[in-house]
Amino acid sequence: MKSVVRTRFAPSPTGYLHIGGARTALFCWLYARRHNGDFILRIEDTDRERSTPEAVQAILDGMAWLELTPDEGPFYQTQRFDRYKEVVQQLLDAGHAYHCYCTKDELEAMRAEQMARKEKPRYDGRCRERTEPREGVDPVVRFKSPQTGQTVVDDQVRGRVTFNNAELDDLIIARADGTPTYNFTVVVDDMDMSVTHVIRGDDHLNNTPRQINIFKALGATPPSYAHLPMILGPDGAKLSKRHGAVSVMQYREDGFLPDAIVNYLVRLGWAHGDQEIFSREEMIELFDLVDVNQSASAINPEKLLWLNQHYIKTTDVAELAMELAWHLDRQGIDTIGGPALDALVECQRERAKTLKQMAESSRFFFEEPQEYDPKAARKNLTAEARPVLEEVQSRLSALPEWRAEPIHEIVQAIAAERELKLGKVAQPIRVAISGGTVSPPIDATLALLGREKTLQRLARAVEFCSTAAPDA
RNA sequence: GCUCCCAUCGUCUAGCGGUCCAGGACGCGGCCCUCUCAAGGCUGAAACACGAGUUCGAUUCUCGUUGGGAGCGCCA
Repeated sequence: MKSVVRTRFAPSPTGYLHIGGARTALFCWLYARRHNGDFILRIEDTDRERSTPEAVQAILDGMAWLELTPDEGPFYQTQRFDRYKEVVQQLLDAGHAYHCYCTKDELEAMRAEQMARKEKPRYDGRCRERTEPREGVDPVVRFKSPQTGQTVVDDQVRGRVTFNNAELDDLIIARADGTPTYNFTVVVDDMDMSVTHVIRGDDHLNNTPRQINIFKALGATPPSYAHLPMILGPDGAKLSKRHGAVSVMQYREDGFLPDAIVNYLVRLGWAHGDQEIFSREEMIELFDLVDVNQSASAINPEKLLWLNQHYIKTTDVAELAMELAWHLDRQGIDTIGGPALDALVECQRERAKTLKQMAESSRFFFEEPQEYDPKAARKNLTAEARPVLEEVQSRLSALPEWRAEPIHEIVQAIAAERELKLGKVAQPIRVAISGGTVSPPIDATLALLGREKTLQRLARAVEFCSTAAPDA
């Protein structure tokens, strides 16, 4: 009998999928893939106040974009309320749970007292032995947690962590309105869904002994646990909306490739020797929980940018062209009549850290620049540049074949004949064509732009040169 | 306050008692290449938090200190 690995990612839909959640999902997905197991997506939406359908969609979108496809799910906890009720009753019948009639005010007072005594605030179990209901109070159901002994978590990344049961109190498993709570639904679901490995953020480590005890009360075997260290913002502070906790989809807006994000994320808290670049296949083959770090790690935006650039340089052109089209469209650039996107990508891929940037710096291929960058014009579109541009114009218009190579030859010949450095010829052309001082190599740029537009823009620049004030 | 977790260059990390005056990557500096911007090549600066042990020998093991973090809800 082979044991099948089953992992799950269980976000609560109270906001978008952020980078920390994405990393957790990635590790769950990798572990399942690595062991030919199943990766389950479960939406923990028992808090009906804060859960929204928009957030559910955002999580689904984020995972789809990163290509972290679940094998099962999404399952929704709100659709399993009958099952939870059944298990609550089972626990009640077995004497593992009881009704508690304490009011919120009473509980608050109790906590305040404990804090004053410098004790850890916890429920003291005062309703454990109560047999009579209390008038006018809808009871909650509490789990009867063991009061002596220890609970051991054999964590796959933390090692053995021991908790004294005396530290654990009787947690609420069903609210006064009958709805179940987190620590309980997690256990029922992990049990029902035969989850074998719970891989999650280490903010859950302290919950684990409680969950293990519920498993035991249910007569079930707890899964194996792995608690991942947190991800911090670039400044080393906790991830928050202000820092880098932006939605995964925001990274798409910003011009990142999903492969770059995934590669970046896999190296946050995990390493395989000195290797930095991992294809999905490689990470699946190499990933293991024993190689996961125990300490939190900060996001490094520069390194992410570097990885993104790497993927821009190496990803299949057609794929990049599609993503570039998306960004061009976002920036309101009409690509009709412009150069082929494949060729454009080929030309721009070595000088863009993001696709958003690439789209921005490619605008001039589709639209004539509104005006020249003043500084660039002052330096390059001078009276001295005018005859040069005129010659470029006339020789280019006579060029039989509009390709980069002959264009390059002409530019070079003009520079040589006039005893000018190449830059003295290329740079004025660049400003004439792009409006600024930055573009791909001038021959490739002109080839891509096409003869008609090139000559048009050169003519306009020649005119500009004659009106230009003499260099002061 | 109590419980739990963590600690190697600025950042991500390698290291699983000697191979480490600590290796790689991002970023940063310098040089080369160069029609701009890049890309690329070479190169430089940069870390074992501190203190006790254990050991012939600790970055690696133990304890403590300090410093971070998480949890302590009828949130998840």
